[in-house]
Amino acid sequence: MLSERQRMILTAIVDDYIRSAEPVGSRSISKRSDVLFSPATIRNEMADLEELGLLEQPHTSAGRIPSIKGYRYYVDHLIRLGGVKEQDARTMRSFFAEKMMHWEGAVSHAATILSQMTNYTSIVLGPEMFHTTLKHFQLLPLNETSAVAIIVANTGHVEHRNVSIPEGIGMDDIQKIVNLLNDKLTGIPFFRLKAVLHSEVANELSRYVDHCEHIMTMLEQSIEEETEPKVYLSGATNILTQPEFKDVDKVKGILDMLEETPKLMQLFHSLPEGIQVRIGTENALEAINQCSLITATFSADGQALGTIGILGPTRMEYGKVISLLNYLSKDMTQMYSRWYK
Amino acid sequence: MLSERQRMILTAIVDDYIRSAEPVGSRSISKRSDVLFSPATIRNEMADLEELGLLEQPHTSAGRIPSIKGYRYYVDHLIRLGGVKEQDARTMRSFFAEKMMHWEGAVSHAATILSQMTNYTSIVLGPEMFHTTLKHFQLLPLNETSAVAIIVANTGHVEHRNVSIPEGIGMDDIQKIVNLLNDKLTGIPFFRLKAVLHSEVANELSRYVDHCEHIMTMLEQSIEEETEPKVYLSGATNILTQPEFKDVDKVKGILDMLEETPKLMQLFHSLPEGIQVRIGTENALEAINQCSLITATFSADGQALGTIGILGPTRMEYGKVISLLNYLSKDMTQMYSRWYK
DNA sequence: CGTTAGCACTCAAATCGGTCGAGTGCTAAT
DNA sequence: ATTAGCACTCGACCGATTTGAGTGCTAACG
Repeated sequence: MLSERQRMILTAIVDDYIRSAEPVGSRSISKRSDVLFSPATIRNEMADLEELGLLEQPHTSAGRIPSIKGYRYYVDHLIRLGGVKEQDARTMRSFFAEKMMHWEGAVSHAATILSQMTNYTSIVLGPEMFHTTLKHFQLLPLNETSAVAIIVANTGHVEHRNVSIPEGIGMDDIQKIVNLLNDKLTGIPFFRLKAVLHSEVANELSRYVDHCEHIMTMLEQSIEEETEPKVYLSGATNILTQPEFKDVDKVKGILDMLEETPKLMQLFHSLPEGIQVRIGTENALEAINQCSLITATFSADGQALGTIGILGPTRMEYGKVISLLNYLSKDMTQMYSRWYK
Repeated sequence: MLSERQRMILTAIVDDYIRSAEPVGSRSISKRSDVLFSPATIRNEMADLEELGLLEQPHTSAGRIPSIKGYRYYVDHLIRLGGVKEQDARTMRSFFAEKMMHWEGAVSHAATILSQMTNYTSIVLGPEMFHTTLKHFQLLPLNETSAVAIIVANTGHVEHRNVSIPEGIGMDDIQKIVNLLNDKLTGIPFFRLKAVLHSEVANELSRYVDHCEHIMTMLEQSIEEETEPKVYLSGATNILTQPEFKDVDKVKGILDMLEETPKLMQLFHSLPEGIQVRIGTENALEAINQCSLITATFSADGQALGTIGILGPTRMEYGKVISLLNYLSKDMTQMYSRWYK
């Protein structure tokens, strides 16, 4: 257990380092108006904090910087969440006012304003269709051999993909099939579509037309892989403004990782609900072992929809970012909940 | 007009510099097996070439590097286009075999393989709907006040957007409207849709239902801004591997520019057909004044569809990239032409 | 006994002078 | 016209020195 003074000194060091990106010395802390001890006293405490693993020294004659463990303690016990800046709050409010209608765009726009407000990189995992249901299914023939399958969700989200039409299927058959599917599948959650397709539709279908198994394959193609959420990225280059990343080689790995959508998906998929803070090596991916990732989930009526996240250096403005994500995720939850009804 | 020897020396310097990224001296050129002159002779020629503005000297005691003008001369007169490497050709062939069906994905995948083959950044401006025609229009009500408009092009390309339904319009009205629109608008090129909507549909519409002007507004909303092509980007971080961009500040501007889709659109929109090479300051955007951009358009039956491009340092492997873009753009044109019929 | 002043010590970063060598331009010989 | 020779230039590199911020330890102080 840390003493009150140790906590205060640790806080001061983390705050200072977050601001300046330079090792913090005992002198500069003792000069703060809220600190009444001499540099020597601070030094003693700093030595203790280092022994506890909360601080580190880049080299003997430098000041201290927080260790991963130090940041962790700071985030868990010391942080005081200042509210959201009035200007940021206004930005977000106008965002919701404006984007109520076009929400496909809303998610990517959320990423944009997040990165602008924080000057870090923002990553948003789009509204999953996982818990949404099918509203309408359509199959539009383009020519004799191929067609576009269009899938509309109850949320207004639309997906489409090209499929090839099995031989021996006529236009009238297709209409029958589409009608049958809309009849049987409307209202079914996406993640159950494939199962229901087999259990309910297959039998019925065989009565109408031949080539049943080919059609089934086509229909499966139409709906599979559509449940994948999308990843939106913004401000990827903000990392370049951070002094600890002025070396190109360090940055390369991070930016490469950000270009790989599947990696990001994987990273975000294993996250629990609520606000999560992953500091440095706490992250699963080695590429961002020098970064911190803060994430918040949003949902509608208790159903998880997606995740918004901020990626920055370990020396991140934790307080500000956590407040912001908290605010935005709650508002997004509210917005989507309203849409659901 | 340059002498044969000057042309040979310029070629040698550009080739060497492209390979090594270091100023080329007279000695290293004279050592090449295909050069039979002494360093002193080469030096004299180099001085002349510098006077003509084709070469530059970073400082007095360094070798020469090509100037913008030098690269330009090289690209216009000296370059010899080696064919495409067998491995690259195979990559592209398998790409076409595999991606014939899903071509929404095809364009982004083309960007990916381009950046992988070249180790530069690839930018692809997706198949424009500008010259494509409407295949089918659909309006799916979500609730009483909003609906999803779905637009299918003859290419199989699908766009959708949310619209709000004017008051006093019932389900049956909507069906009538959709039928009318499909009747009148099918086969019309996208860029004429709005005009035809006013000239052909407006009158007819007023006979069916009231609130005609509100509906017109809604329909306009449904189809406008859908003609925008999409930008696909791949290998943005490849620029970081270039020695001339090991300084973060230089790279920041470029990567920032790449994140701004509208800027890229604008950049690509003003490009003429065929293969274009823009070297350094020849580029309109200041952010890429240290880069070269090579672009090639692809089309179908003479109608421009999109542009594929490679962005790299001015010290780019022009020969290789031009061959590659030429090959790929022709194949894409072929592929899309086959699709058209 | 906790706190603090004083001091010797450490070490990265900046500064400086010197050397090295790749490359040039010019001149004179071939 | 070509080339060998040579003096010259200038960035890159190297090592030595200085500087200064910051520490740890000890002894003095209230």
